[in-house]
Amino acid sequence: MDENFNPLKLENQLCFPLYACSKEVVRRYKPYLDKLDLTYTQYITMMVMWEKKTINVKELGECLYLDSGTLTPLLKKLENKGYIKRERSKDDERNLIVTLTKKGSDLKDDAVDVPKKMGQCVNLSSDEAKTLYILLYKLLGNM
Amino acid sequence: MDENFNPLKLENQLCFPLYACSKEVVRRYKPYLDKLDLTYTQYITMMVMWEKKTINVKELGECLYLDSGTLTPLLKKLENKGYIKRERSKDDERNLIVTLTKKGSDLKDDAVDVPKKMGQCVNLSSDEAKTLYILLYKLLGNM
DNA sequence: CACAATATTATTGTATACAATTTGATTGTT
DNA sequence: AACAATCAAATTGTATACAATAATATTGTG
Repeated sequence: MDENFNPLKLENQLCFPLYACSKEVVRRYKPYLDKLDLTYTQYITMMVMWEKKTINVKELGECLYLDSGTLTPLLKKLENKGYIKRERSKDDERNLIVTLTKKGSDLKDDAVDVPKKMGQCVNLSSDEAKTLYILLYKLLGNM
Repeated sequence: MDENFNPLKLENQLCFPLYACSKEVVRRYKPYLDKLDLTYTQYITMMVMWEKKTINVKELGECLYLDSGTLTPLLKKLENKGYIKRERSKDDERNLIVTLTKKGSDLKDDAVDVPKKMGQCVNLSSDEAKTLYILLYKLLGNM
């Protein structure tokens, strides 16, 4: 290791570009998501709903790496917008079941162009994007 | 492209592992930073301060990709802990100059092991970490 | 069955983030 | 000098995040 290597210099951290990139990417989504009246977190939540149709809060939290402290208020907002329904499971009243509504399902048609538009401003080659994707999931997997 | 490729599936996004990874890494820092009574954002702010000793809020924001809405309250907290001093520039009173204090400088000795400890739980090979680093900065650069 | 242990969601408290606006200082132009 | 334009930081408002705790329901065990 270089004698002069400073482990506490910002530019020598891996965490920092990760943190900064994540924020910048989310910020780039904003103009597109504003049109759908969704925040980024609401958007990824809707992605799970479009795929699963029905899911409980615990499983949703596992998909999104979020806990009930974040999800409870967020799901109430999505319910107010009419995109989902929240109701207790009759089998086990501890579980809150989230269900996609017709309006929520319809929203998918408006969202379908968002990933392509975002892809255009990312500006990585397809190989680079793939490598990045794999490394991020690897990192995520062993944390 | 695969006929069945679903652009709105969470696992087909590059943004999501970025977002999730960033959060998980920050969460991993918590036990180490708790001992220093720093949050992650305060920690990276201190990294800039250890390097620069003196900087104004605008430049600090450029280093950290943060604006005054985030930095103003954060810097007040760091000042309350005694790690920095905040004072208006005499040359141009619009500028607020942040200066590292003795106590803030001493904190660096306690923080010096944090990057190594974090590196151990990242579990990527040195090549992988380097590739990830380069790709993240490339992405950050063209956003 | 009683009741401790566990599980799930909600709530509370603290700390970001960031867009939009405001406040106050400085600069540029007439 | 007057004053519009610009700049830097602070403030306001909204939405996360997440640890810690509380509230409620269910399960496991004697």
